[in-house]
Amino acid sequence: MVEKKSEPRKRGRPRSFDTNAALDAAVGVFWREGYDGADTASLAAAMGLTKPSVYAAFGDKRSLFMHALQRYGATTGAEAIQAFVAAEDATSAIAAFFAALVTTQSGKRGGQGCLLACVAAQCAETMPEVKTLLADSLVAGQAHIADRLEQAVRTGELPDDYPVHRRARLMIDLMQASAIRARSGATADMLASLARENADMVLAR
Amino acid sequence: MVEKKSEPRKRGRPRSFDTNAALDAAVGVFWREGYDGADTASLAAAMGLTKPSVYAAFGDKRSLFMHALQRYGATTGAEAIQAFVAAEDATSAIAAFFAALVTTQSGKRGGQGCLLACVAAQCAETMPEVKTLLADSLVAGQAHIADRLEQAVRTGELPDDYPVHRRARLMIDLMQASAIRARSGATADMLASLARENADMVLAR
DNA sequence: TTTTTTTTCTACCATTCAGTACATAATCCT
DNA sequence: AGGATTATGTACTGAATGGTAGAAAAAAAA
Repeated sequence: MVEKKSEPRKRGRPRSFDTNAALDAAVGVFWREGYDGADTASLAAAMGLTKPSVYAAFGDKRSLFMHALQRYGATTGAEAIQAFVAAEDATSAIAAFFAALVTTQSGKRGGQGCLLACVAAQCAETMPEVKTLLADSLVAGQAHIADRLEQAVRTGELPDDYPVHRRARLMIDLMQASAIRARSGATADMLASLARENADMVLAR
Repeated sequence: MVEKKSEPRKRGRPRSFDTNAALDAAVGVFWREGYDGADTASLAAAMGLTKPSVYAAFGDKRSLFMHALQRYGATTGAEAIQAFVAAEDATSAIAAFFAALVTTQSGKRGGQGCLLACVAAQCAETMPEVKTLLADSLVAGQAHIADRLEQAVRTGELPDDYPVHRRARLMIDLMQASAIRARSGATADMLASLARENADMVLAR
């Protein structure tokens, strides 16, 4: 019998903060300042914690960064794909996918662009865990999209004149490119315009 | 009358190093380690100089980084577009463009990916000069490609069934995405495969 | 040759930063 | 209540880092 998931009511003094809320704050700092650019004092302050609390809860800076990347991947980083799979038909799903990117990348939710494309990509060169996390994220995202597209082809929503995995890759790649354009200072309006063009591009495929 | 370009044989002790060679070395370090990750001691060592020489020649770290970005943009970063405009016909130009990316992004020439897409993009958030340089690079690259495509449409090499600037943007965007995939660990073989698919994608547009 | 100008090198400094020791507080267990 | 356990806050440390002072060297100018 597997252990019950019921909260085991831990022993000592309880945490005075919400782990995910703290991570969200850390995400914001890393997203704007990058890994090396974010100092632990600023991180702790943004998280509403003291440094020893941060170290006790998340380990060292590198470990905190990994936690933040995973948190981002489960929240903001997943929004576009969630919008994609939640849509009624394939056409509006593709439009919703790119429309969601405008929200997440325009800078109102943290830094401009994408934490994975613009920050993790940089650290990937020197931090192997980040490199694999980034690679896995790309593969997973593409797979999610491909699954939905496959279904759309089966139901006749989309023509099967083009390999599903290529269309999925195009969507992921346009997402990365959009992130870099956002990071280069593209305004929300410009991103929205790109989003419409991108949806056209993918549909016309 | 404008000043002659002839070497004016400066006054004091002459430089004992080649400025561009030193910058190339700095590019390599920044490309791998990022801006904050690269310390000035390592930079100077890689450049074959002492720190005071670096500061005398290029200013502070931030200024050196800007010089390195410009050097990269004029050399490695321009290779794909050079291959594109140098090709005979439009079809092979597009193929050559993506093929060149495999060489520049696979990691044998510095870090994996692209210094602009993977490193400058990160710093853009906190360094306005980098943000504008990045934006300008994207615009300039897209303009170069669009010019050549325009010509190809006029000569009938390419159909005019799709706006030239959109096709050019697609190429630039696929370049950025390729850089991120390279940074995530894609091997040269994988990049080459992507390059072929990308050329197909752009041509079939 | 002497002076002036610029580069180069050794050594150094002030600051910042990642990480921690230690004392204290809050909760559970018996 | 009392001991065990975990969290929190203050203050600190050793190391690394960006940047520089100042002397010596190499060239042109006088």
